[in-house]
Amino acid sequence: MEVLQINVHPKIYLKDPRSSELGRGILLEGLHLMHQLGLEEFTFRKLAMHIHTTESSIYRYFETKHKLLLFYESWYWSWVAYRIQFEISNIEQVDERIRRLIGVLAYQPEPHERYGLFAVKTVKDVVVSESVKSYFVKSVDDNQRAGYFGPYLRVVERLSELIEELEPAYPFANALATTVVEGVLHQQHFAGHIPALTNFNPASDALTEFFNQLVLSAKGYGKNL
Amino acid sequence: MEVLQINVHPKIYLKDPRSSELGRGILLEGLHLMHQLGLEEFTFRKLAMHIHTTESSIYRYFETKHKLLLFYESWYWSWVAYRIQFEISNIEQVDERIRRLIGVLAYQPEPHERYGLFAVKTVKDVVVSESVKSYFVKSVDDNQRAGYFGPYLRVVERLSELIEELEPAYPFANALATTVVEGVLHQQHFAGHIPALTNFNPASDALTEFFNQLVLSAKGYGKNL
DNA sequence: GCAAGAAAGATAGTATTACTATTAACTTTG
DNA sequence: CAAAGTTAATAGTAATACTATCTTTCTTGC
Repeated sequence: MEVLQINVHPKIYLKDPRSSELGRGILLEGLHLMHQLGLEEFTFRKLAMHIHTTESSIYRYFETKHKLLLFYESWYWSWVAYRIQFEISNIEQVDERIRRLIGVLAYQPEPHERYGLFAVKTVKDVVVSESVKSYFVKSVDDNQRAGYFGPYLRVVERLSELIEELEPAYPFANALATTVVEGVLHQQHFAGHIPALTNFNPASDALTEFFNQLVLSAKGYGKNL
Repeated sequence: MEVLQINVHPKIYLKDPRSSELGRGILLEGLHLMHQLGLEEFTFRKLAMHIHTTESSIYRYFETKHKLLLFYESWYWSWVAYRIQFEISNIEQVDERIRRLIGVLAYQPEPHERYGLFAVKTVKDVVVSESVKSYFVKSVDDNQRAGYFGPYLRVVERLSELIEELEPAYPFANALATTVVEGVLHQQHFAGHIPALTNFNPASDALTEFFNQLVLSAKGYGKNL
């Protein structure tokens, strides 16, 4: 039995927010506020008011709101990794492993399904709509070097390995893996905001199907050329 | 002979910046500054200093820096649409049309290749790294409704149509089209910043190849199930 | 060549953000 | 119960994202 191991790089916070009441309040209410306001409207001042504390108290836990977002991202990708592990163990067929991995990415949690502190759905929603702001920013290169994207990279790598197992001759495993991981999130975002860009509604099984077929197309690479 | 028609929704600006010296200065120097600073560090104040004018003069052209970004995006996608048109005309095979369309998306302009006011490469760089900030923002829905994404949507639609022509039975043409259009930009971004996520270097032909194969996998849909 | 109107410049001001610093109060725990 | 650690309260700063107003300069049409 695997256990969910949340893998947050310790430099993401100044002081572990899971270690105190206040810290947990920040995480929890921060999530909701970021969810409803979006990263740009979200401020520590507003959060402080919501949980009846002060801005400076929050700053003792996180240097910036972007770091708080990185916390949620790490949490989400750790959760994904855990779920993948769970779904995949004891399955030996690669095809099926891949399908299940994608199923986890596309999975829409029930609104009240919680894991540890958070409602998984809320964390996912925040990640879906805000996470691009972590790696399309001038500081990507620093964050990258600092290893803040660890859990995300591990998921991509996992998929990449499976693709290589599926078809060792396929030369674009990394690219395909990111395309799929990113793609799933984007399609879900579009489903909610720019429906003309997608063929899915947020919770559809067809989404898994679509990306699954895309990955399977790598199979037998080279033979049909 | 097609002519490049830049298609910028008039509500993106308060006053057409192409219509005056100052306006053109804003566009040109704004592009460079946004390119080097990134959207978050970029401010109208800094831009004003660079072109020896005042903040308030710039505000006479654009309400916010996000609108200025939307201008560049519209310009870029208009340019793409134009290049697609050019590359595709007189080609009748769908496969080849698709390959060429993707080729345009993946194309890395020479640093000094300019079109009208701008160096295409700079505009593309800005679009690649900043454009997510236009549609992963709480105001997407408004922008969407306002039609600011017109030129982008038209490119996606173009690809979507070709996919449908390639394989009428394929049910995910829209999703595949966005996955490819987004994917090309993302892979180029990763190539520059998080190389572990991709298999390409920024100007590689393999990038076109990769996405081309992905699209072609839609061919014969259903038959091999 | 000049008057009317448009465009640009100069200056000022506001509310808010993203912080930092300092000190005082309150809670643990040893 | 004292010391150490946590949090709260208050204050302050430089910068951002605007808005407003007024003056100067530039155009152009008669």
